[in-house]
Amino acid sequence: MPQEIRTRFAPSPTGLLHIGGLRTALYAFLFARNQGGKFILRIEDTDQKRSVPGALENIIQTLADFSLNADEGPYHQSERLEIYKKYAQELIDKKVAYYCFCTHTRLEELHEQQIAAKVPPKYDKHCLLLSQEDRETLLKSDQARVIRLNIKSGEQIVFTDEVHGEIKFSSDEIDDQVLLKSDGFPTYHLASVVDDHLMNITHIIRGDEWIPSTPKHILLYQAFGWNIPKLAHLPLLLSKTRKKLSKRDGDVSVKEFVEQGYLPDALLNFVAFLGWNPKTEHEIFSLAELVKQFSLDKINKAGAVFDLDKLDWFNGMYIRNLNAKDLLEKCSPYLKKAGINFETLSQEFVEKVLLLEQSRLKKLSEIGERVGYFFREPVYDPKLLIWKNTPKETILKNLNSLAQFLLTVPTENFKVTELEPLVKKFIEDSKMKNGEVLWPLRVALSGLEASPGPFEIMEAFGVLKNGKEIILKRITKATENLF
RNA sequence: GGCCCUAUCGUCUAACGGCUAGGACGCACGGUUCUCAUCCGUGCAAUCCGGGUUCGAUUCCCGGUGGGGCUGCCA
Repeated sequence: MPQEIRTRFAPSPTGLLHIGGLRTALYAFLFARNQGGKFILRIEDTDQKRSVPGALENIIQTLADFSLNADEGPYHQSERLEIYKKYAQELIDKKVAYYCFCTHTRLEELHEQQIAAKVPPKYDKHCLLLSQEDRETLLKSDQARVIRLNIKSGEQIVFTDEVHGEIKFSSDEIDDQVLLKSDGFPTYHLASVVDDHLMNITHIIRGDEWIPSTPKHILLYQAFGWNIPKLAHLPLLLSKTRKKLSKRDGDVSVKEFVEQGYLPDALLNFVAFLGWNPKTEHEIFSLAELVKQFSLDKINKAGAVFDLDKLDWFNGMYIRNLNAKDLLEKCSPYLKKAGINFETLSQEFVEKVLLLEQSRLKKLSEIGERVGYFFREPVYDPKLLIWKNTPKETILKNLNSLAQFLLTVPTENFKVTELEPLVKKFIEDSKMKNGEVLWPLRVALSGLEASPGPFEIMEAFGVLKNGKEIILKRITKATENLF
């Protein structure tokens, strides 16, 4: 039986899940699903100082909102301290790790000296060279201690990355990494290696920023005598300034994007294409389709700039694909936020209104300001009511005769398909021009320079009992504002 | 500074070593039209530089340069 593919997403709860983390999670999820394997969630909460309240909940909630549910976990490293201690002890016993009692002060001084001497900062193995006696004494004292990995010099460490190919390091460059901190917590390096092994992770999928510490991990696997999982380092997500995407670049937390009205499916689709693509000219993919298409060998090597314009395009596409019911559901919070009391109105009306603006939305959060005129009387800018250089008098006359005409049309006929031919015929028969009537009519209805067409607006209002009344009232009000 | 990763339009990217280097976003223009959006069409726009291998290099190799990451008892 072939080995089951197992991937993991291993965030640390130091803040809201950000967009780069989402992409890493997505790739790990896609690969596991594509291979019929398992996707595991592991919380790397080994740094008590940086742990942020609510971050854990946010990570779990966000993954759920994006349908990236884990098959196993979440495991919490903070609950596995005894395990790491045991393995750290094993390394001590095997003499590949050693106790270090150096104080922060000593370490800082050493660091400064090395910088001043222009040599790469590295621990000087001071405590490795302690006499047996001294070590025993210190061990029995209450002096703080850490466990460090003893890295031998002069060795080549080579590993094969699934996206970058072969990567080589010299052990001379590698510091004697702390594995177990003085507070008894493991560092990332120990904890992730131990857990990836214990949890039978077959593929480690993580960001490129981990490449430099991978040789340390390789050394640990070798020291334990464990198999090394396959490694896939993903190209970084970059800001417009080509730096690693971080909080400094504005909105990077997934939560903020969702709150702005980006749809999870759109965000996922967009982010999937940052560093990977299916080699077809198709760009709109559902999560299920991404699962089907995904493979590690299609991952790119170079970092990808996070481009909001393209995200907006994806989001617009997804918004346009929403049906009326979903559109209403997704827009509801934003309508409420805009103080629009839509719940007392007929659902048919509200849906029609939303459908009218659907093709104009890039983000759901824009909906409030877009549809406001349907729920509040417009305020007119007299100049806006004028079509090109048409005299005010003509506009007034046209609007008045149009109002008279609309009076004769039954509300049931307030449908674009019926109203438009009717009105256009009337305009023609009355020897008026389309623009001289329809432009001011549209402005009368919306109060806006740009809006859906007048027939569409009238159809929406036509759903209301007093819809025709509202229409006529607005036309009248507009004519009063002409002078 | 040291180490590592990396390099195709402004951005995301495609191109068994072989056609005028393709698509998408954005931008510009045009069509549909009463405006805007949608939709459709057109256009602008790229192989970082220098060597080498080869009949032929965006592709392979070397060097440079640019960009990025790491260099914590952070992850």
